[in-house]
Amino acid sequence: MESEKAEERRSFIEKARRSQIVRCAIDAIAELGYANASLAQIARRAGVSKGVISYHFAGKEELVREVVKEVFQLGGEYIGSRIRQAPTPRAQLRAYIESNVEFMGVHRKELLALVSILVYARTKKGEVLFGAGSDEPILKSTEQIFLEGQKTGEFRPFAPRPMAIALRGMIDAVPGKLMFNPDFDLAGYAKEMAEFFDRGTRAK
Amino acid sequence: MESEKAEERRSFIEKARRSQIVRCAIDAIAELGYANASLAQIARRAGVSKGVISYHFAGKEELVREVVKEVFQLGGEYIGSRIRQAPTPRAQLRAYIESNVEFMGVHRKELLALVSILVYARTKKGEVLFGAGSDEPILKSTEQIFLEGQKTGEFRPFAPRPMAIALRGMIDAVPGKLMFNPDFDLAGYAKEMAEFFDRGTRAK
Amino acid sequence: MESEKAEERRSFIEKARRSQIVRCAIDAIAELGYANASLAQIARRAGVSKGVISYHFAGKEELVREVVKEVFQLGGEYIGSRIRQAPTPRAQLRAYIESNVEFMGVHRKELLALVSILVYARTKKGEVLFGAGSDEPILKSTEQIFLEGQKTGEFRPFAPRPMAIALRGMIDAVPGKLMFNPDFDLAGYAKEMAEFFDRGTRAK
Amino acid sequence: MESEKAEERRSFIEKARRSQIVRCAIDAIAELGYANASLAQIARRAGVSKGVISYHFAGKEELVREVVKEVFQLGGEYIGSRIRQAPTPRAQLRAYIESNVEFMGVHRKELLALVSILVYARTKKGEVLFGAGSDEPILKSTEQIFLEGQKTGEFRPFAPRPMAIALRGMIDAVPGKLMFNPDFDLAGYAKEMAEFFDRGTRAK
DNA sequence: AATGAATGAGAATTCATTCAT
DNA sequence: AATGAATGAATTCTCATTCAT
Repeated sequence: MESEKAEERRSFIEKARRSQIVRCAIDAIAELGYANASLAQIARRAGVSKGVISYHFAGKEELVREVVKEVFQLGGEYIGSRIRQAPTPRAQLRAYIESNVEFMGVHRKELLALVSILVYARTKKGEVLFGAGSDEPILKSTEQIFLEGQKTGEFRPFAPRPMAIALRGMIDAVPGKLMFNPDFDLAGYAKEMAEFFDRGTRAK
Repeated sequence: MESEKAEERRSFIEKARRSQIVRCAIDAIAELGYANASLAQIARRAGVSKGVISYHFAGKEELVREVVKEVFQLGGEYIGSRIRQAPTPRAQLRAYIESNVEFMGVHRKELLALVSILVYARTKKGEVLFGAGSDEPILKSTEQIFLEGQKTGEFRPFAPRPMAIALRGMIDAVPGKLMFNPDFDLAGYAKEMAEFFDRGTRAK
Repeated sequence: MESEKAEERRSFIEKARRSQIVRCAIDAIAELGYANASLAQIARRAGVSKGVISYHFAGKEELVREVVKEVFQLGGEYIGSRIRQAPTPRAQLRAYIESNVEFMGVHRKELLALVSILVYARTKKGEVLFGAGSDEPILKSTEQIFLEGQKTGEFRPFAPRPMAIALRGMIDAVPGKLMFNPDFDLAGYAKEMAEFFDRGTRAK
Repeated sequence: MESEKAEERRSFIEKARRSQIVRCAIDAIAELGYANASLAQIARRAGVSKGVISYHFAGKEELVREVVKEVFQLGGEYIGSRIRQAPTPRAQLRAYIESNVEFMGVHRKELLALVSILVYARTKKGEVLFGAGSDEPILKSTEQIFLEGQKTGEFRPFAPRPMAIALRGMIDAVPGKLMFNPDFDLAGYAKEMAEFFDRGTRAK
């Protein structure tokens, strides 16, 4: 991962180019799948030559990391703000589920690209690019909600980590469904899940 | 997809080779990811020349389809038998969850390979190889359990499809966790989930 | 080229197999072109395994040579008998042209295969398989006709070799035409050519 | 076939490389035959890596089409200018024959390559690359000469198409002869043919 | 800051041939 | 006499990357 400094050193133009390329990478990966999203494809979409990408990114790996970073950030902001508005852990859980699913509806492409990268991307040597820790911050923050709810007595006693994993899995099922069925009823899914989790976790 | 006849026509030796290659393909895909699992890698693992794979499979696509078929079959048998032993829908739900997670513990490699293929594999033209319908049969069968349980009154009224999708997502979260943390507490996860789903779906 | 002895030593069954394979090779080459006529294709058409071809022929090269030999022989007999029936060189020339074109109508496949091989076939090192001498016997025999006609005074004086080459080229133009236009008017072509050569070569 | 625009868009360097590669392809095909003229061989002759060819041409097919285009153009200019200088159809016929044979003497390699491609080249599916229409323009233009000569009364009445085909066949016989006998007497052949066609086609 | 050109490694696939059975 | 299995070399093509301009 590149340092903060590296990021600040960049000129405005350079930032714009990087950002443009990242967006085009997202488009390409979402549409063609990670494997077929060659630098040539990404460059074509950006209307620049392949060399430009190499110029702005140390390699494909850095570009992909940037994509992941961007999507995580986007999601983090969207969902985080919604959670902060919720008064109680129980309400936060509901907000988390609803905003997550909403976000996936709004940023379908980004999510498709993300999933494709997370499951697939590897270094040339075959090592996973985004492993263990990728969703750790996310899991941690939902665990936190669970723990607080258990402290307040809103939630029944249960192991927070498995529940966090399950919640994540339940949400990550959405992009795949959206991909093959663009009319997938997101609102309905969110509503059912919120209700379901409420029943599955509440104290009484 | 190849016909039943094609399968029966095969000699013993051919079946053995195909099966061996499929196993090595699973190894390679699980370890290196679908993208890096080239025919050369698979052949190396099988201790044969690349040509052997071409001799026994029409192309990489056929091989990959065979892998998917095999893993689905394996899982279907394992889990199916466990469900059939359960007397009531509620017990079936628990059996489904527990056997699924167990299966993933036993066949880690197979599951990793499967997920990598399902999310990633595309034709040369970019079309997904295993799309919409891949998990449809699975979803259908869990929906069936839900419907019956609602008829008997064991389950509360809820939309079966979203619940089936959520259940699937919750289970599919496991291979990823296992990959980076081989000590992931499968039994604990299964127990929590069974309890969780029971609470989230039961009538009272 | 294999010796006469080698041919006689063969059993009846072996001769039949060889002949069958040669016929299937002709089919395959005519239909798919020399390049796409792999041993696998030829074996498939013959309903035998690839190994059989290797068993009966020392290599692809020998098979191809056999094809050429067979077609030349077939043509030689057909055309030779027609020429022998003609009383004068002038009539022989006409018989040669007409029977040649006729033969091509009857044995389209064989001719297509032959042309494909003659122009295309090479050893692995890139040396032509059928070079200089391939049509030498044919040219020689037409030259002979020209010479005799000039002796009898039927033909005007002209260099026999260029005329023989031209005649051959004129005839060899037919398979290509037939290939893309199966309704090509062979009889009309033969008639015009006979008349044309008569005028172009006769004494007066 | 690529558009005029595509051609004009190319930079000077690119045109030079393409042209160089085309020339090396001609060399390779003429020398090794179409089948053995792999991209590797062509690249080796050009002193560049295989990738360069892929960079400049969409595929082997485009390269081969370019070769054919180039040779046809070369020949068309050479021969066309000679025909245009001839005053009467009879003189045009003579000019056509002589310039054609001359051209073949000067561009032996090109012609050998062309013939090899025309007879042999197929798509991967086995369809001929240059079929029916390849020599149609050529045939049409000679037919035109015949028709005009018949109108002026210089030529006797005969079917123009068979005569055009014969003429073509007679000329196409040359490269094969040249290949195995570099000393083949081109001028003699041209002279005999001109005389022969004159006699065979003239009115009286 | 960007481009076009080139590279070289590696991908899947095809094929003639060999060989034990 | 025939087969099925296997090989290994060769083929076309793709792609991330490098580099001079």
